[in-house]
Amino acid sequence: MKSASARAAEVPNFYAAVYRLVAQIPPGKVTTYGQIARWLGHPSAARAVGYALHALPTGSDMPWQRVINASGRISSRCDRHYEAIQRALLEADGVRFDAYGSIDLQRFAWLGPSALKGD
DNA sequence: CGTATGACGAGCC
DNA sequence: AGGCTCGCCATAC
Repeated sequence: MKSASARAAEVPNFYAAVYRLVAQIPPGKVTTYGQIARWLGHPSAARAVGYALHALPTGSDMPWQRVINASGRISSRCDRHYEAIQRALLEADGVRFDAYGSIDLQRFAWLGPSALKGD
């Protein structure tokens, strides 16, 4: 079985960085594509981050579900099917959605990797 | 090596 | 408030 980090080593450098970061997101917390891009040193590479997750295979051990857009909404694929799955996974993690189907980023946003917190 | 794409983001109408 | 357009960057072809 390949771990998330092992899989990350099989993809391009940037993707690997994205996956490595995503893999560190704890349950019950979420982050945005743009935020990940910032942590990676590319504040405007949000699209690339989304593209990286887009390349993830179905059934991977990567907690891709914890990555949402800056609006606190699920972007996922355009498929409503995957959107429902992602939402279910997040709710299972303890993340709550409001009546509009949005997540309160002020409350559930991940503080970021410990390596960047001065650990 | 140039063009097209994409699970984004911020700005504008 | 909600929808549309442009810009951003890194891959894929």
